[in-house]
Amino acid sequence: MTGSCFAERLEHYLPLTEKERTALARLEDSERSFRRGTVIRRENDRAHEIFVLRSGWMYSYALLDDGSRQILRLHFPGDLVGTSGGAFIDASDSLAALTDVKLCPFEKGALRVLFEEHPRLAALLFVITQAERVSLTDRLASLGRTSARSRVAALLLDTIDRLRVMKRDIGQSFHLPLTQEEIGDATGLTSVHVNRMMRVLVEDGLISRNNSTITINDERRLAQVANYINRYAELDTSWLPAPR
Amino acid sequence: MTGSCFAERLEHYLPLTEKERTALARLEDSERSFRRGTVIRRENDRAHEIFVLRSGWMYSYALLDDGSRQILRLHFPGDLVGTSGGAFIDASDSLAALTDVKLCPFEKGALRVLFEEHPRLAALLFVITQAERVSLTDRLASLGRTSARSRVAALLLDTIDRLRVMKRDIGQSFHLPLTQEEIGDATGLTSVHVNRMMRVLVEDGLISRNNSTITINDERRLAQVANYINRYAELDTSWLPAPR
DNA sequence: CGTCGAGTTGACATAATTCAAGTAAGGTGG
DNA sequence: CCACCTTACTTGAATTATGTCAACTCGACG
Repeated sequence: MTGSCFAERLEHYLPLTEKERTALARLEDSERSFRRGTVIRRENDRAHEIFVLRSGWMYSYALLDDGSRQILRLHFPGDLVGTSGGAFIDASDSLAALTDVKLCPFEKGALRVLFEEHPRLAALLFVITQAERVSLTDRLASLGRTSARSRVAALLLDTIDRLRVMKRDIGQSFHLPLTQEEIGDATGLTSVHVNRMMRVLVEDGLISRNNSTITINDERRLAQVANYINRYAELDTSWLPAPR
Repeated sequence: MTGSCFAERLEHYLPLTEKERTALARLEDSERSFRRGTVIRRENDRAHEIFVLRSGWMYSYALLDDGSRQILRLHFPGDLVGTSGGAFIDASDSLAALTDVKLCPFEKGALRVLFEEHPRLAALLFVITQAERVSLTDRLASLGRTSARSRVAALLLDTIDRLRVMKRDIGQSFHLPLTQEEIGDATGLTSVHVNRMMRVLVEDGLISRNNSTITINDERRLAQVANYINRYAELDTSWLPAPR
């Protein structure tokens, strides 16, 4: 067992070789812990590091001139976080911890080794990045063209499906450590309206709530309401190079 | 001269070796032309091909159950189009030609060669994909948290800056071959409201219009209105492997 | 010359926001 | 362990940005 969280994530898509596992494990040589609420990196900070999220939830966000905030993406264990550092010198977004988290930072230069010595891993990384890109386009359609109720529903479904990648057996319930304000910042709504939409979803029998635990009662119908498609279930890895 | 459009695009970020140029040229071995308005690929079609856009403008879009459309991204000459095919067996979005276009389709398997034999190109591809991802998050913030006027302004700025990557010298004017309905589908607005917002931008002296030619009169102030940041000017390629 | 698609404008409808007030829950210090 | 304070959640009423519907203009094209 390598103990690499990112390798574990990748193995859900593709069995890895021992060498590949070792290479990935190196990305997680150092681990740091942060408390709930900590801002790990701010927009325009130097972005020399990328992170593997080992445990806990994070989110990346942008602050606008008028003070409003857009949550760009939630991050779950096994995710690579702060990847925009791969493209820019300075961070394009901010990173914060939603719960207590454990993070493994690595210099972006470490990616060089992956591309040079492990073309298959590099290609898999590319595949995953594309899947993330598609997930963002799904949210774009959600914010641009669907109702408040749909957007909230889509957030819930997206969350549970992403959790399922690492934990297949979570069933229909999960703990959602987001305030309604944060849900609003993710969906482009106000906290007040999120509150009302959650209520509506409950009244429609689509979900139940218990403190911050969400249960999805009718996943098919909720997906219909949300115009939601699960993109995480399967990736096309057929074109990848052979392991080296 | 290789004649590779994609290579030309990449050279704006990094000088390439002769071998790299040759490898990229292979992606453009075959060229096909499509008329304005043609749907090149539909969501859920088999996505075995990726395209290099050689000339003309395209867009990718999603259709929702209620018949509304979200334009996910505009594509310009030098762009790789349909890249989600790299991650999924079936297309996650549809592709259409906004003007007459010339496209070079290649099998996604062709990427394998890039990852195996040209790690630097593969890494550069990764960098560009990350930049696209960030561009999408910018739009997410735009749709989620800014006014209709801002969103339209952001579309115009994003367009001109992306055109500038390939043609530095276009100045402040460009031809925008989008109907107001299409602008609306890109910004999450109705064509009627786009019309009004364009008018407001003109009245504010920020832009001028002449048929479908847009002139940006006060780019700095427009960027402020739009909450817009140009992400295309520079990428961090410092960490890339050496050319092989 | 007539038709069609795009742009324009006005009147009205509505989804979501804002403001405000109050409740519930959890954390902390005395 | 209680009293207090803070933070999140809830709900109602008023406001506003954007959407809807409809009519009209204009230019392109056949």
